[in-house]
Amino acid sequence: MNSDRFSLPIPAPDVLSERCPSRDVLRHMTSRWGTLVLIVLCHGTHRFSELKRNIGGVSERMLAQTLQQLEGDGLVLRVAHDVVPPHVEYSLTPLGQGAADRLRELAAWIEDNLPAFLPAQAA
Amino acid sequence: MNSDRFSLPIPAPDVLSERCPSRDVLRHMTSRWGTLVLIVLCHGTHRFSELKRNIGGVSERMLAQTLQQLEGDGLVLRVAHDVVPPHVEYSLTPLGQGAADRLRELAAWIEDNLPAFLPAQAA
DNA sequence: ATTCAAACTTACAAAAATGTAGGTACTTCC
DNA sequence: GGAAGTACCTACATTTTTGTAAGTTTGAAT
Repeated sequence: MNSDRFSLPIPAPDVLSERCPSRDVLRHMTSRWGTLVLIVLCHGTHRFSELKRNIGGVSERMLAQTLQQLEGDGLVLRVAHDVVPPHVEYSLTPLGQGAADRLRELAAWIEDNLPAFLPAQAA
Repeated sequence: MNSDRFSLPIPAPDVLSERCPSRDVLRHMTSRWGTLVLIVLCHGTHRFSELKRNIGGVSERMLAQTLQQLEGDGLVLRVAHDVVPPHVEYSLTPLGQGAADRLRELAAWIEDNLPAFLPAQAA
């Protein structure tokens, strides 16, 4: 019902409005490395070093930072086994799975249509 | 057949590999304002000032720059009527339509699932 | 004559993202 | 003993992105 004596009306989520929290979620999911991490994790659980190998060009610093952000958003689950050398596994939460599915579709579409982009890339 | 005497093998498009051009396309489409511009243009042709009004928080500078980038990628079509004051219309190319559809789905998914993110946002 | 509007552009400044290099802890292998 | 592997963190420098404010052009409205 969203309106007792004390509550203000909550506007519907809308990425087009500046202050909507959905904007932040969108930015995290579409961040340079965030998108790629989520796509890789679609294929199942991975360790830090595996992610680094799979995602061409990512630095350790950026990978660690991105993973923390995604974990903070509840998209990625981090499980550390307390052994030496360290062994940490990253996977998608159910929420992350939903996010990653959409991103995978986007990436797949780009890959499928890449020829259509190439003429433009030339310029 | 992709291999006469002079051609090098062209690897399949893959956003995970550093040098694949699909990476650049992905970055443009998922740029801060690029995503939002494409989403708005889903609803049809718009003028510069309309886009600015519809996309909360965008500056003229960023909007102009983003539109040029999307036009350069062949996603957006710019039509200028030579009158004064200027009248310019932006719309999606067929390619842009495909791109925008995927982004709209992503945005819609985020908006629909925003409640699931809010606990995480608190921290 | 002044103001206004459109769709930009430009210069400059500030903020954010990213990269590089190095360090840590501990264990196992050579 | 020394090297390698794991999953990071930290300081620092550089690059990229973004914002702000101002200027441009031309005709029409006041």
